[in-house]
Amino acid sequence: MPDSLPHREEEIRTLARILITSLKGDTPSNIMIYGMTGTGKTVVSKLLMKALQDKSEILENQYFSFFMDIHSTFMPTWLDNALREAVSFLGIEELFGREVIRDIFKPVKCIYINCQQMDTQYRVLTQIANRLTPFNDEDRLPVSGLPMDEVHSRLLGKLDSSDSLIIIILDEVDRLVFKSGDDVLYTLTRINEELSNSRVSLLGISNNLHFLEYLDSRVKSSLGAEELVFHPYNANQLRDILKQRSEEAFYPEAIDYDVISYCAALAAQENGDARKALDILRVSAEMAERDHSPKLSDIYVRQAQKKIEMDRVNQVVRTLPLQTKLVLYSILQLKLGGRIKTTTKEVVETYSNYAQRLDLTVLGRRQVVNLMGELDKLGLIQSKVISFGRHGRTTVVEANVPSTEILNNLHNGILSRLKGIRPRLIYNTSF
DNA sequence: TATCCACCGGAAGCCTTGGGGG
DNA sequence: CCCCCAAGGCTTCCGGTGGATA
Ligand SMILES: Nc1ncnc2c1ncn2[C@@H]1O[C@H](COP(=O)(O)OP(=O)(O)O)[C@@H](O)[C@H]1O
Repeated sequence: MPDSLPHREEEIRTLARILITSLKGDTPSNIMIYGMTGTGKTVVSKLLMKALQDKSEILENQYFSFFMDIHSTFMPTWLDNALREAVSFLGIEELFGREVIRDIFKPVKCIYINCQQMDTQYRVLTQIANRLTPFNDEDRLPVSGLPMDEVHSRLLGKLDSSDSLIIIILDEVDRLVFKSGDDVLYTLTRINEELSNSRVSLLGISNNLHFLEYLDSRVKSSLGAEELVFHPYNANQLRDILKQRSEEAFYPEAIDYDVISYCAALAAQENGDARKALDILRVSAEMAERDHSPKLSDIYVRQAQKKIEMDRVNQVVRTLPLQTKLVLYSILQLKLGGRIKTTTKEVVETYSNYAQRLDLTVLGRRQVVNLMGELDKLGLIQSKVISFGRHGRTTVVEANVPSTEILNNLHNGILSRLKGIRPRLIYNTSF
């Protein structure tokens, strides 16, 4: 976690003002944060949670009446100042009257859930429960097996017995909803009604700005009580971030200002993604070092950008489920055979052919289309529906990755048996 | 301008997998 | 040991549709 987060001061201030009330026993409103990847949603949220927990721990041990008396040991001063600013903005310097302290104050606990991995109701709820349970405790919830009502009541027990204010971060919550529906969110937004000792407050993070519109209206108003958008960084902001981070981490003297600016400019084009910017800089530095190059030049930066993208694609391809691999394989073979663009029908036929040769179950048209949808989401192919008027409609597909290289990658394992088998090109429609 | 092709893609339901509890 | 249940992978069913053509 970086020491500071340039160009997120405003967002941090806003969040601090909402969340700081947790220190005087209130339950902060639920919050939704939106923004593209790499706009700092996760770091900012995690950092604030850490700060709150830190303050809360001190408060828990010492029961100060005034916020200004709480001095944390490790917290960076800028962050401490942000919290203090929020406190004075809200005029809540005096946290508690002496007598009521023990009645009102609840320790703040934060739970971070990445919904990309925890993408079912069962997993999310058990994960929350288990974060409140010691690792070797015997009543941790199992990864599967229990009926949901059992999970639900055990979760309630865990929450209530922790006797605290629990802030749950649901990162990539849009993925969870698109995959498993909003039932979990419904449960979580209403869970306070079933608790007597504890309170739950939610912080959702979404890439999709219109995420709330997919929700049940009751969930919508609760989860979206406070909304905040993290806008993409521009090139100048990215440059500041890179500068700040490279001073912390890399080899300061070897990186000159032009290279940083260049990385920033490239990443600015990619939706202002700070992660991308940092990756490009880091990888190009590694490449230059490997070459014993005294200077980190633009050439390395461009190479790094290519390498990062290629690594990502190869990684994704390698971890694809078998049938999905075979569908991609078919599309790439068609491309190699001259079909830059092809159609669903042709893909399905080629695929079936290959699947038969491999003695795999041959999936039907519908499922192949689903798998093509997956490939599209992953950015490996591009598909779009076009109409031939009287002659019906179809989806035209185009591979988005270099065929030879990716085919090579796919030629591991079972698919290697398909080496050298060309697809048959039957249709001669042109687009 | 109404038709109608040939496929799209949502919804629901089926079957299987795998762990838990009684 | 048997039955319960969530989830994943897949099929079945079917209403929907953009636009060239009659
Ligand atoms: N303002 C910033 N200053 C320094 N580093 C940042 C800043 N914003 C993002 N980063 C870094 O960029 C990367 C991606 O940020 P992250 O919070 O994961 O983005 P998001 O959650 O929006 O996709 C992280 O490594 C983070 O440390």
